[in-house]
Amino acid sequence: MRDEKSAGRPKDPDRRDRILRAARTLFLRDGFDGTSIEAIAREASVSKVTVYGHFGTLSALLEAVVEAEARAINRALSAHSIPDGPPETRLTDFGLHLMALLRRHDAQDLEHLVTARARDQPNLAEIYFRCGPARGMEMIADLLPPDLGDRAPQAASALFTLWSGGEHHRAASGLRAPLTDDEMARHVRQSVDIVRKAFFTASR
Amino acid sequence: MRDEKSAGRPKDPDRRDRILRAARTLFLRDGFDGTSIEAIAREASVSKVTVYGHFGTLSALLEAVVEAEARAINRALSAHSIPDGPPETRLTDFGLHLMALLRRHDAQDLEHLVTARARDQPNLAEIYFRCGPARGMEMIADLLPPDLGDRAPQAASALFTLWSGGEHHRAASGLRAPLTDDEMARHVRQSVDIVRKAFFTASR
DNA sequence: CCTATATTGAACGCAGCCGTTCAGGTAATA
DNA sequence: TATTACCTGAACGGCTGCGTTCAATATAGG
Repeated sequence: MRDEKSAGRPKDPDRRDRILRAARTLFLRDGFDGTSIEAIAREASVSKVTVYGHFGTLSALLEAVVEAEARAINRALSAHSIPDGPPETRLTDFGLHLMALLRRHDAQDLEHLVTARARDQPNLAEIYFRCGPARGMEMIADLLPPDLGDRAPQAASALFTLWSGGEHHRAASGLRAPLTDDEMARHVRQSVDIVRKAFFTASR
Repeated sequence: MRDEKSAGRPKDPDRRDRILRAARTLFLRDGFDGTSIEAIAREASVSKVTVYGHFGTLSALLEAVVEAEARAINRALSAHSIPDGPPETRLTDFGLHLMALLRRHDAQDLEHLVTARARDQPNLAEIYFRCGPARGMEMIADLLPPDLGDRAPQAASALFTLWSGGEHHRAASGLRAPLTDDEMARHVRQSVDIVRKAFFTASR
């Protein structure tokens, strides 16, 4: 079922790749509405008909882009092993890695793309959320002290919100300059500290 | 200077109002790129030339809409007087009022409009941020215990982030159904509790 | 070699919005 | 009343993207 070879010339995977990359570039630069299939075809050095052949819809292209990006981030996230130690240390380590990763992948702008399309493309929002924030909170929950019980999801949600909220407000305020590595590290640490004081029993 | 009456027929303020309301409706429903001046003119039952006469640009219209909305929210926020009591009670009261207000004004969607345009219209982002999040954090800071010192801004930022983060993630995940009043109240209270445990010295 | 499919470049008609112009009617001020 | 500016409806040329079609060429498997 999986690799049914139909007769005739197969679709060129390299072209497919170029189209995806072009779509990613243009979506991030010009937004969904600002991006046309014709522009993507130009950017990918491919004919318009080919784009229609591989995807068929701008929405389908966006979906493919978001899914690919979510997979890539998750892969990188799983590859990173966290050294042993107390929860606050491990959480900080994870947070630093997560924030750096999200920045490298323009996660902020990807999220804007998704939220902008959430009304017309709810499945897209679902893909993003499942592989994005939801997955992140799961991984946080795994690093929390085991004695939190049913308060673990709440703590994970709070920490994730604090971590990502800073960048979010910066973007909303039009400040495009990213945080320094130092500022980011401090922010990650402070957020962990808030959650520690609010939720951890032993080290209060 | 302010009310210089130039001769001739003055611009009809009612028409201006209809245009603004139509713009707000369409911007929220279809986004910035999905909204055209012609559509706004239709929706406002006004000729296209009149829209150009009153505003001239789609960006100017968006700016006017956002500014009007920010003013309206701030007016309502100032009108609400908070009963005396301990900081956690006053913060909760303020939070409940704030969240209800933001929902009623579709603040979530307005913010999406702003962030989407932040790159091309940085002044818009500034208007929004100054009258929006920044103003909110100031008001929070005023309700915090006075002994926080230089940690007050940090606490205010954390609380604001926690409050608005929940709705934000719901929107990002495509869940359009709003929180129940009860769920919202619990969320506001829990966020206050986190900040209290993390920052307040006396009641720790 | 044969066949089925991909790919290309070009063109198609259609639709929407842009920003402006014009003539003709309207309403406020001096 | 005369003046001045507003408002309307319609039209303008131009642009861009849509989604499809066509003939010509290229490239895989059988």
